[in-house]
Amino acid sequence: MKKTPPAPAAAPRPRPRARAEGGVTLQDVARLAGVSPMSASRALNTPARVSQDILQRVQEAVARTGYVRNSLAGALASRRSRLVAALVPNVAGPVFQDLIQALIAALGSAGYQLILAQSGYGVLPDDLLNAVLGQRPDGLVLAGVVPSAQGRQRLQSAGLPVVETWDMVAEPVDMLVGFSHEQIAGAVATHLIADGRRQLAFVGGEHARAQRRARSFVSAALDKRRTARGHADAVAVESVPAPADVRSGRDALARILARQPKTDAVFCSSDLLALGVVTEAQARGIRIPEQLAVVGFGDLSFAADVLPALTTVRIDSAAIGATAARFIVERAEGRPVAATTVDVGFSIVTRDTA
Amino acid sequence: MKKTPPAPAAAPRPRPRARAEGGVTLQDVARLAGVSPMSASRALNTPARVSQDILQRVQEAVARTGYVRNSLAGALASRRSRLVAALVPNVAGPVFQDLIQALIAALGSAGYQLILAQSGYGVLPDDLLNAVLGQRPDGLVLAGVVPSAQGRQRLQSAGLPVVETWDMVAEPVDMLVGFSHEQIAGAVATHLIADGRRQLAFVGGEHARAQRRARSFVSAALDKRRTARGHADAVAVESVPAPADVRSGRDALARILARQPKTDAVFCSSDLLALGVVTEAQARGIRIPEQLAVVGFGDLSFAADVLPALTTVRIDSAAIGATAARFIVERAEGRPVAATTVDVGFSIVTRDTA
DNA sequence: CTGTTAGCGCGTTCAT
DNA sequence: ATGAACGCGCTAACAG
Repeated sequence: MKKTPPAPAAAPRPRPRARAEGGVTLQDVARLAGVSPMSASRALNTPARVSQDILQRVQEAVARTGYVRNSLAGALASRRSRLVAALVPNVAGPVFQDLIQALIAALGSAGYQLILAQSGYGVLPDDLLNAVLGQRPDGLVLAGVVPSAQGRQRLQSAGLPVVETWDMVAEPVDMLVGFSHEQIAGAVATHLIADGRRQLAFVGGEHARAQRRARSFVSAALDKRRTARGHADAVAVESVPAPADVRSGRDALARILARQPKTDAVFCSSDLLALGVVTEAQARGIRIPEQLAVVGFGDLSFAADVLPALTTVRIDSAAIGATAARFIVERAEGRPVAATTVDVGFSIVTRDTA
Repeated sequence: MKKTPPAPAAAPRPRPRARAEGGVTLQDVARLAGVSPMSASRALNTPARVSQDILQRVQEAVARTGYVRNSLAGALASRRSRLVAALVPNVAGPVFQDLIQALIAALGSAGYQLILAQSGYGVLPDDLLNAVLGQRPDGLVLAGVVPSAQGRQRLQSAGLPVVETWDMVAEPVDMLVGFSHEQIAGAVATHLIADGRRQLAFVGGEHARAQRRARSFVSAALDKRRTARGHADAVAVESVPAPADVRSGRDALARILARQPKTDAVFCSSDLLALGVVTEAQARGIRIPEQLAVVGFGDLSFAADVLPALTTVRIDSAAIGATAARFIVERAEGRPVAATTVDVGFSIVTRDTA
């Protein structure tokens, strides 16, 4: 049986949703200014494209009403959220701070905001990624690279600008701003060997990236053809649990000396670890750098100012952050990005410990 | 003249907007599952309220299509963004890291995400606040309190849950999870005076909050009725520019000794500064703690493991973050929050430097 | 330069 | 337990 179409007057239309309490909308502003909502929108977003008159009236109405833009609605309509998500293994560590800081600064001045999520060191959890992508960010910055082929696949099919950082890989998901851990390991090994060190050690985290660094360091140090000055006789590797801190560094040196008593140089994957190694050496009366050379990583703010001053590998994380932000913004605004892979390099800052 | 209504067939209707390329919507999922969009929505958000059959079909369709929720649209419709914004004076400093970490963790497990913005130490910039509020966060967490009455006003009229942290004030904007810098200053002063110190010094940042701490410390230390053990003879105050780091601490001690050569105790507003003071003292052959006592702030991860181990004020920032997150979430879900102000207290961790 | 129309993708509200 | 209709607040696309 066909349903009788209800008479218009009798139509049981659902009661309109209650308006938000204090919510001033762009319509309210437009009404007060005596213009169309669209003109109000333009006055706020592309002021160059409206007349002085309208611009002024809208601005006045905004001031009077205390209007605050609803970016959610704008994002839905324009398909651009002006949000960028950063996925960082560990927010608390000092390592990625400058990166985050640079990201926030560069994005902020371009009108974008940062969603910060913590990914852990292992495989990127699927539900975290979903939660992040659900916000429809205009771009994704990863502190690190995506290890699994599956994760790469997912990110690529997400169809948004992605910048991996903090590493160099042959096949990035999309864009890449980083440096080569292998090169660094090689350079540090060469530096130490040239200094006459033969019993080397490496201290780093337990996660995959740190393990890769360890391997690079070992093979560079033992490589008989690497340098004219010779090569290492032995390289001990110690892993420490995250977060890498001073305590871990102290413990690691203790273990290294137990296993390889004549160790004369240690390369640490973080300045905090290096400070720990130095401290433990001091506690044991080991002279630095005479008996033991120590090289850190990161050139954290304290590295230059502790005693002895830390020799370390310096990375320009601020440049990484700024470049990553620029890449994301360029792509989000539809402009092409010239270089899709950037190696920001590194430098060894020679101070007192090596 | 009245406009002729165009014949329906001739109506020049604008071409519908192009659909997003890869955008799978909930409708697509529903269609594939053979249910209404509404049922698909329920299957994802309140699975308890749909039949097993529908639930399964929807889940299958989601898996097949690779559907990713559009939280923007959801937020617009439901008026709940599941976003929480954190405003931090300085992202790069180590001070607020544990707080941010705890926030991300607690919010994440409740299904919320974090927008991180950097506010600087001064007055909260109006356009930053607008940008943040434009995302319609379900709550705001401030690292610090709002100094200006005007800022308080704005936040209150924004009508969202606000948690201030890291301080205690008489009239918070809304909720407050912090500790009393005055109490800490008093406790440290008492501690040092009881230890026989009489020529005190304070090292802190240049911003208003640090200045308040300095004043509290000075008045507590000089207060003749404060402790049975006596009171300080003099208190020097040194300000350092942000960010407070080891270098600043070293320089500050140098200036203090120039002005007040017999200084026998220094209270630093950050462990990094304290490490700098200790380092500079060592460089000058000043024995710690015999000639100079040093107290830091924060109990950062290295404090216990450097030599000498830092005596410091410990704050449970993880608890602050977790509590703040809980408050926001409770309020966002419409549940009342029992206590609106929480003092998490502090403790003085006595190690080797005082 | 300005206004009109339509719809972004979802959840609320009501009805069944 | 399920579905239909509507609109959250804004901007793209077009017409003038």
